Amino acid sequence: MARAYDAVAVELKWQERWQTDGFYQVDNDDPRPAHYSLCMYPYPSGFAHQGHVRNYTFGDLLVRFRTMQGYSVLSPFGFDSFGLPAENAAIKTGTHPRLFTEERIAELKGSIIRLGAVYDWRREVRSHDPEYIRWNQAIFLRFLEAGLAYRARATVNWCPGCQTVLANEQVLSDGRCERSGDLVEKRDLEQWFFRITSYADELLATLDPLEWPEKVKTMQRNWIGRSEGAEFDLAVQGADGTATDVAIRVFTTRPDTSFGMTYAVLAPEHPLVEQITTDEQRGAVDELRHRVSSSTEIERTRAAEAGEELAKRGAFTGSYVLNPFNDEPVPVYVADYVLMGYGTGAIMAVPAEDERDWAFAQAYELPIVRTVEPPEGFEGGAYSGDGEKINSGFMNGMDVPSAKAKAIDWLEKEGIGTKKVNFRLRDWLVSRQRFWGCPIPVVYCERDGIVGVPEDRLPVLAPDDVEFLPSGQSPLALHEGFVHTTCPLCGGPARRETDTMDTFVDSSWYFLRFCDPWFEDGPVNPVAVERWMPVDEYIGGIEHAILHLLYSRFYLRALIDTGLLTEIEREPFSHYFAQGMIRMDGSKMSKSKGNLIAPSAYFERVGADALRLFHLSVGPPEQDFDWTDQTDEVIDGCGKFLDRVWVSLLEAPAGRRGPLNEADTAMRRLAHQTIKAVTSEIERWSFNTAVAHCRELHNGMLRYGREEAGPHEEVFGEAADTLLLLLAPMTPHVTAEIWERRHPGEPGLHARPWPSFDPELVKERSVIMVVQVNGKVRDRIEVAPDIASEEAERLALGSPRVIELLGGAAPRRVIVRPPGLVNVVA
RNA sequence: GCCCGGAUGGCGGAAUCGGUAGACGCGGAGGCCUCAAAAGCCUUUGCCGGCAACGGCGUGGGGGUUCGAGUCCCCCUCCGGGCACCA
Repeated sequence: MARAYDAVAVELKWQERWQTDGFYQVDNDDPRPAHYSLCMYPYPSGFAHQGHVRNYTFGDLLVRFRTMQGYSVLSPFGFDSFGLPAENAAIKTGTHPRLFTEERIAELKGSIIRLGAVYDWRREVRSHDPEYIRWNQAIFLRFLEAGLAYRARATVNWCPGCQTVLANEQVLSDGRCERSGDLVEKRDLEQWFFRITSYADELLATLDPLEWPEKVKTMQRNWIGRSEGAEFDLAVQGADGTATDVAIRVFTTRPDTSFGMTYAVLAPEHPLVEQITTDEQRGAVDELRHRVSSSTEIERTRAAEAGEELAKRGAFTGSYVLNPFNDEPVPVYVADYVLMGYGTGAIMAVPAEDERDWAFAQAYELPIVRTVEPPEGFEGGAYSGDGEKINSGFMNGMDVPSAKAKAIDWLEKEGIGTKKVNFRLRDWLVSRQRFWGCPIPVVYCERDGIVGVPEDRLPVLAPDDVEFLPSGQSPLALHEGFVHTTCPLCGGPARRETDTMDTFVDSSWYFLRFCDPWFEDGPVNPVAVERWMPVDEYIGGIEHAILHLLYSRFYLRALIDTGLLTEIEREPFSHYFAQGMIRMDGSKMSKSKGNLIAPSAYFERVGADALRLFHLSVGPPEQDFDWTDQTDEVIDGCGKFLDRVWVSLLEAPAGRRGPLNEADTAMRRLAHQTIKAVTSEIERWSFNTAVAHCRELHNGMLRYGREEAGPHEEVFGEAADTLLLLLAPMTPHVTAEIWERRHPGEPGLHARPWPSFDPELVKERSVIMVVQVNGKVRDRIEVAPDIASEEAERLALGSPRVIELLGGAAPRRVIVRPPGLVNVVA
């Protein structure tokens, strides 16, 4: 593309200058008011792709905007540098994950600098740095001490061929290992957990006031999944028909429907399955349990469609339990749709009021008893809404909420059960059987059991002399020198923990380390954290809307409660912005899909400014964007716009002086209206319309320049400077260059304060009033902005078009909304 | 399956509150410049009818509320994201 200026040279010049003058480095004692702007630190996947460009363009815009507004803006950068891809690459190529990762960090960092995004690089944090590992481990030990970290058995994906645990991602849709092709099994292993569930109530209750997208808050609420209900016992029926000592504890959110229980279901993993299954049924039950052991949770909760498929997903145990509400025996089934990890792993099934139970009952020909009268004309199966209770003994005639309360009362009075709040949220499984992660700093001693490595011996680092076998097994467990150690307490022989931490652990507190990455007395400096936190603007992909944000919210609270931080605001991110994804051919752009569009070619072709402008203007930042054949032309168009700005501002004729004419005032009005619009649009993240307003201002300037009288020197200058200031955070290089040429020897563009507008000047002198007849636009009348209702109505009824359409009849009604609209109802 | 979004001209999108649908841009058409082209500049561009004035239709589909609905309510279709070991 032929350009009006050398974009590459201009951009490199300014990038060099921003790096050397340290303008965007901030100290913790900076006197300006503090502002913390943060993009989620990325996993280093190599040269940037358009998703990165989009993210850092938004972030950089805000950093520069807030700086111009007078804040000292903390704008740090780091890398989420542990993770599976580096380990896979190591197995494939034999390169150590550190080398692989650091090469990719250098590549990504290069792309980001080339984009013109500015950061305080002195504060760079990388998860795999020994210093970060040290403090990561220190926090783990603190959690262990506080009882927030614990060990328990958990089910994992196990590949018998590779002899290792697999990530869900490594299990193909047919249930086989992506590496060996072996059928993946479920195995129970001892794992480390963080007790996030003890914060479930707080994490839910404090969501409301956050300035986050409503949909993200909803997702978090659903994820935590608080539900109120009851837990109670179902006694297993003995051979003589009476209750035995064995009871199945069930959780239900609908205790009011208990009279409609026609069967009960155990999760296949439930410990009582073995005991209550009769010999005749054992074959079928075992077969089901085997099948379930190789299916995922998503498969298990899928498909309420009755019929053949569903019929294979359950099995009768041969036993019966007694419904305590009516003492009726009901059969006990095992079925995959009941999960051991939720509630008690057992349910009472009420097909009339639960969809999954309904489908199951259909497939197994189990009876269905309604306990809520569905509304008239209801034709579906299960009815879960409110209504009058029927077939429900002492609850008959009540509505659902009162019946619920009554049922719980009754259970408690009878001593069979209790009111119970359940969460869908499970504790956070943090251990990974992998090499490229932060080692869990624990040893196992025969005498002293689980012993944390003392803080002064941290970090526990993985050895470098390891071999990556194509089995996928973590080399840590095979490294004799690493595994065998001594107990810090008794000095006797001990075995090291060879599991590493989930990378979500690393990313749950990096934003706190950024506040003072030099701090040596602990993971986080409470004073620096008090200064900068909470993050004022957090920007990142919607794919992190649940886990990362939830874990970070938990972490900050846990750090405060374990004394590592002072009693500060417990929410880490007061404002979170979820940027949309870039899609190609209908799916998310990602390295694994091989549909990445590298920005480097665009840096050469049109420059970083044009690419930034494209990402800002193409659509709402929160919305997904489809990269198509047309996209290149749009990006070129952004380059052409910058060319026109360059030419029109640097090659403008001198202009006239003296008094202002009408066109001059109109030009000034447009400039000030644009300041007003763009400022509020940046504040509310409407970058695409902010760009459109800048373009309108420029179009207005070109029109103004063609006026017969010619442009006024000062008026044109004011408009030109306004345009540069408004574009400064968006396209920083070219605007800085034009500014320097227009204002040689003066302070640079980005050091200037953000422009303000004259509130008197932005007021329009007249507006177009729309006159409707029966809601259709029939006339437009120019009126004063402060026109009175009576006057507006008089003008509208006087309109020849309105008179014609009314045909002499009096209007039935006139709706007046001055100054914009009058609607005459005929 | 469950949870969360989205759908507006040929295309990306605009329309803080229920009040002119289509800002801004891409593409198209016509013109200027040029020996010619590229680039650049100017005009025009929702669809249908009409010389025009103007009229009709129009925000995925169906229904509703309202003087008035892209916007609010109900139902449906299609597309995308997340689902706990990818990050």
